[in-house]
Amino acid sequence: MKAEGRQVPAAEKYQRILDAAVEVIAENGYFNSPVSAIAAKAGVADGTVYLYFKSKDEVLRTAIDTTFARFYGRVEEEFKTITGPKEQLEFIAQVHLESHENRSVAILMQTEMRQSAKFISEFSHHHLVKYISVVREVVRRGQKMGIFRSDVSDGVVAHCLFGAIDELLSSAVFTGRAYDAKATAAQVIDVLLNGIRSGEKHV
Amino acid sequence: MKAEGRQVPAAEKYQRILDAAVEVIAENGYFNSPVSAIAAKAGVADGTVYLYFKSKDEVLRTAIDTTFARFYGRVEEEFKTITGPKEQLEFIAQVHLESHENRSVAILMQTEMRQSAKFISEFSHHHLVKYISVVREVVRRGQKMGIFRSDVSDGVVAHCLFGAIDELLSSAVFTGRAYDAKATAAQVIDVLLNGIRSGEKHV
Amino acid sequence: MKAEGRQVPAAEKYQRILDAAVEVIAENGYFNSPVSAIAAKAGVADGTVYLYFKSKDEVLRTAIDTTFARFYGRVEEEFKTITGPKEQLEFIAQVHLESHENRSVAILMQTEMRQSAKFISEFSHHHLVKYISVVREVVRRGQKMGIFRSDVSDGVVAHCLFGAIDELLSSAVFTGRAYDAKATAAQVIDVLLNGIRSGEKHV
Amino acid sequence: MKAEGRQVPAAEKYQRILDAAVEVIAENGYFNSPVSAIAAKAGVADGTVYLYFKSKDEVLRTAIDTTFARFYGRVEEEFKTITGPKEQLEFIAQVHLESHENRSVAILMQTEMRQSAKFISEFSHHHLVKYISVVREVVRRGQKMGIFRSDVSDGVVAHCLFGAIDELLSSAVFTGRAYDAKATAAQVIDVLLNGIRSGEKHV
DNA sequence: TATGAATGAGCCTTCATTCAT
DNA sequence: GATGAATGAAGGCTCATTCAT
Repeated sequence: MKAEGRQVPAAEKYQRILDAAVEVIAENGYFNSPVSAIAAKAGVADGTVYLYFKSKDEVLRTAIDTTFARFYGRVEEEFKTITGPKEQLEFIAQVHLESHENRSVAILMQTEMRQSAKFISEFSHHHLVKYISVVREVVRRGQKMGIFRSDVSDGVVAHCLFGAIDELLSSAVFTGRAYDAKATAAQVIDVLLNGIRSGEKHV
Repeated sequence: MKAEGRQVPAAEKYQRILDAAVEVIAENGYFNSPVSAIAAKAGVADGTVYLYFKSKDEVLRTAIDTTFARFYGRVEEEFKTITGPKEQLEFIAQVHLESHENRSVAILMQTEMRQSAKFISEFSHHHLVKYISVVREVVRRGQKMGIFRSDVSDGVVAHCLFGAIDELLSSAVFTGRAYDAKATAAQVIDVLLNGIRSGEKHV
Repeated sequence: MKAEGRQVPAAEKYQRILDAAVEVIAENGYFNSPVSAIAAKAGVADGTVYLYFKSKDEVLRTAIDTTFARFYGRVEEEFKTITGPKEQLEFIAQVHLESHENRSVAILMQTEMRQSAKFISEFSHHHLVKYISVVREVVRRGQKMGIFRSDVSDGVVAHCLFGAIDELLSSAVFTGRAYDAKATAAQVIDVLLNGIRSGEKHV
Repeated sequence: MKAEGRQVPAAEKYQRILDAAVEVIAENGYFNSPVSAIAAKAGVADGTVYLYFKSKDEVLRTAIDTTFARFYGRVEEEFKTITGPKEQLEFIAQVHLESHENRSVAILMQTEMRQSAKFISEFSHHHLVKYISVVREVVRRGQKMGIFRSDVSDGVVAHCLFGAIDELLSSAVFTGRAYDAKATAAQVIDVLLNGIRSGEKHV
């Protein structure tokens, strides 16, 4: 960004600050994370943070934006080769669940994104909306193809899927439990597709 | 200041502070809600808040505790008459979804409960764990009774249900959408029980 | 203002802060006067300043406003009994020159009122304009009465008078010289009225 | 960065920084003018400023010194040919009033020169003292020659003249009014020499 | 010389909490 | 119990100055 081809590229410092912010905020929450703590963890002076970010807010926003960008990047990329609705849902679930691998990032997404502080809630809701709309589209395609029931709202289904995965992720993150993202994704999709009612339907 | 008639009973002041806190915090977030604002909305002096609560934190904690207590109260009460696993799940979903009726409380639960990692893991998560465990029990009973499939983890199912409902609620709260709690609960349970896979094609 | 009839009336603290501010700012300039220094000199905590003033800016503005209000108060009062244009100019000059009696206030008026910092310059210019307009009116009356020459601009005369007095005051303040306000005022008015050209005119 | 042709001669850069400082400071005030803003307007790097000036303070001091030097240069030069006291006063007034032609410089002189008491007493006042002493000398010569009244203090007269002109200048600068320096100077000197008392009535 | 990234001291302001009344 | 004035610690942010290149 402000990077010149110096010995230590500025971009590296930018990333260091971002990483430090994620860690510190994940640990203490946004409002309990002084810029000084972030700077210290990043190994830079307090003022340096402001060479790379306009404000403390912007650091948080950037961290969240980046995470979502990465998420959507992976999804878009893979959707070129995975085209079946069921497989696509499975892939989304899997990538979503994989985000627990970086615990700090995962915590950040589970907590700070849901602040009610206006600036955050309005901005992060926007990301959620996009996520949901991606899932809805997949669901609708599945309905048109006759793979999914058409008598349930695609919106409800999308929220159910997102909520289910997110809750699993959240729970795992906060209890420290580990899991196999792919396998868990498969379970969730199994429940979503087939339901938990025993008997007739699964002969 | 606003000395109305005789002295207001203490208990009422306690509740007024709590209600004011919920509203103010829902609007601005915990860290952007000065005690003075809460006191003002409650119609008491700043110092009075400290006669009823040890700290600002405690006000928030109490609000959340109270909400959960009410929730579990309703559930326990009803479970005396509703005994079918499916019906119980439906009832939990419905009560959970009904909490959007008090918008401030709903916002509070969707946001401030998800504070920093520390706050969550040390306090809020405890409530979620209880919620999940209640659902798990119902699921297990259903599995033993042969109503629910036994080849899916009750934990996964519980998280799926909680997450799905919570996400629907959350989305409705932030978009301001209204819905029929009972009908929506039925839909969610339908999806959960029967899945979205189209019957004809996959018999 | 926010004063209650307490033991130490709040109004007293308000004044103490204002006085301390005037002294500290006169000594070091507005931008070299931390609020902490003002608070310390007033014998209150830093935060207390903000119970009485919205901002550091407001302290300065209030000090200047108050000084001018006092000035205009005295002038208006006296103009009820002093009605001759010459005598009125002499009185204005005298009151203006007397302001050196409180050295800190005088310094403040000579320095901070002329900041180019936007917020100050726009606000203080307003005071100057009023001063000038008062003098102009007196001059115009004198001209209509035939006491003053009508072939010189009242505006120029007013600025000359204000500037002359202000400069004398300023010089005295910064060199620490003392003077007799009434006598000096008389001299200035003498020069203004009669000029310094020797001879014919003063037979 | 903006490496234009060969290296720019150092002296030119020095002047560019000085000019930029005057403009920026005139616009925002000394304390609201970051060195970075001055450097930017001068088209040099922040650090470069410190190759030409020891500190930000020195830039301001130098700008003021330079302006006064230019002023005294013109006065001294012209005093070789203009020798009549009245004409000399008129010339000083005129040159002083002409300084409004460069608005930024004029603002700087009207505002930043009147910084804190310290700044004034230790630096700026020195310039004013010299100005006043030049005028006093002229007045004294006029008194000795019998052109000016001897019963008024030369100091008072000098301050009156300086103050009057300075106030006219100041007012014009801040209201954005333009005027003819020579004609205005003549008016001021007319008032100073002849006074405003109406001739007919007071012979 | 020139650069501009980096530093870190310092300041305005907020606000949870206390306590004299 | 109730009040609200007072406190003072803490934090976000700015910016003069330095220094490695």
